[in-house]
Amino acid sequence: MELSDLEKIRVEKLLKLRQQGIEPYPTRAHPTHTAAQAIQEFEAMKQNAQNGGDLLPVRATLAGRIRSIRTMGKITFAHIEDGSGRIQLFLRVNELGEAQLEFFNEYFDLGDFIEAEGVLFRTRTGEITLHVFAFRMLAKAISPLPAAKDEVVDGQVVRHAALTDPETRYRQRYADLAVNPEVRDVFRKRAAIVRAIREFLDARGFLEVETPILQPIYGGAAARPFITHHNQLKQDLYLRISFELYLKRLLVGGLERVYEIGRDFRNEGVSFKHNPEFTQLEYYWAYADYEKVMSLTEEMLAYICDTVLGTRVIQFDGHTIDLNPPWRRLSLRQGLIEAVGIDITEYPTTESLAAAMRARNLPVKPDAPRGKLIDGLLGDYLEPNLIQPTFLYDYPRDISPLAKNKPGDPSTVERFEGFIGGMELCNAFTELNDPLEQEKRFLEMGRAYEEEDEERHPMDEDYLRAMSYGMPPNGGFGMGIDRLVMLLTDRRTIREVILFPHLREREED
RNA sequence: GGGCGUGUAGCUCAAUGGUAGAGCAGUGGCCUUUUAAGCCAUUGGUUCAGGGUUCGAGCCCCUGCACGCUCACCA
Repeated sequence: MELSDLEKIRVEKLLKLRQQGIEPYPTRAHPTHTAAQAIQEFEAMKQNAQNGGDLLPVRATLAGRIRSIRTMGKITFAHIEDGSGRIQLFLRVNELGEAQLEFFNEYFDLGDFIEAEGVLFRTRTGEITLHVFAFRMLAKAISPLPAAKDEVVDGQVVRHAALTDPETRYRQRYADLAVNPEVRDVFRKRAAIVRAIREFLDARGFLEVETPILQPIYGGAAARPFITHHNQLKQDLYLRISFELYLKRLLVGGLERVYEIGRDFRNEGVSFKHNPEFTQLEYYWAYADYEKVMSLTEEMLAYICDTVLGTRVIQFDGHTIDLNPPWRRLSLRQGLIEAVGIDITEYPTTESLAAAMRARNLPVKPDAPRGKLIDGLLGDYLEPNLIQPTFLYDYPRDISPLAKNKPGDPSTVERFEGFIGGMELCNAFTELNDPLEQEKRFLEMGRAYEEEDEERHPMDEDYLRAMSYGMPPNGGFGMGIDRLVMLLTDRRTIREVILFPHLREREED
């Protein structure tokens, strides 16, 4: 470890502490309160006194990281921070003696963890503060944290010289979290969102399960997989790209409502809304269809908003978005008529659709099948404008090999995607449960992608066997948790809601 | 993968091709209810890396690396 001058000074302090028989990394800490609890208890005591009760001193031992030090001769003020927030320390020569105060000034730096025992009081400026009688080093920090000073002006937090460089923030997330409290809030909120999803589904009889991440055959989505290898079995394995095919096997087995929250891996480009590994929710619901799933989606999002945010009206990327049910429901056909003026039912073949697109000066990707063209139109001209919650429903069959046909319309399947803030958030369908039809679809997909090879759905014979035992009709649902967290925390990139987002490996320097 | 941009002190940022700077942090002082404390003094640099042009490069040119934006890709 290469040390800077600043770090060398701190290491010297550390060594001097040890020479004096003081352990700079003691094994145990004994806080009696968090910062927030201490403040709360002090205010409660004041309240009690106002109501005629006795005014007793409130003692507390606090533990936290030193965030500021202001030395003024015979007194020193400092702020410490723990998980509950910040609180001020007041160290005075009267109580501590000159030697102890000098010891603090000499050996304690910003970023160190300290334990301080004392009595709470209110300073002249009105701040509830711990008047310290004794203190102890809990952990010496050698490296200075990236400076982040903030002040509160008229209730607004004004940040000075905060750590902002995105690369440092993501590579050293620990430092980012340590100095940027709002980053911690994002991940607390993320945890609350996931918890709310579990509560919601558990309450409705869904069973949380875990299925393989290492899979001999990948499937359930159109994406390129990561490949890995099991040495002893001498077997190539894929990191899953979705949970779908395993979860639906469970419906065959009589687990009628199942869900999984976990990581998917897709070996594709990264962008503001794509990370190579991302967290997905999928559920499958026997005897339901895509309309029931749509309604449950509205309910679930409303529940998450109520639980986590306390409001169903959110701000995202400068938009005010209303998540109250019901959401707008728009058929993909109607949506495209409005967006590009093309009624896809009038162009049932790839050739005719491509011609219609060219006639409107829309770019046509060569060799794309009809479904891909439609999907492209959707992504380019429709999705960016779907700011308010919108269900787009009824998708082309040829890009939806696991979804069930719409009765009476062989080219369309019962599938919907939910969009919010111009982003696809979820994807769901009435699941195909006809094993012979499913086999046909797999074969069709195999043909369509024969040349590209990478995105095609490999035939999963075991999945077909499962289905051939009889799979109840069901509705399935998938949602990107990361994107949901983006929406609910108003973060514009997926990297802001993933603790350790994937970054290119840095050359050793 | 393409285009555009960025990379300078621990952090945030300056510097016309001509001696690399400021604020904060650090270090040494003064100061007993302060709060971005203040005041005085002071340390700190492989200017992302490697080449090139030039009397002279943080700045111009080339190559590479990383990050950001964007396009492509992507359920």
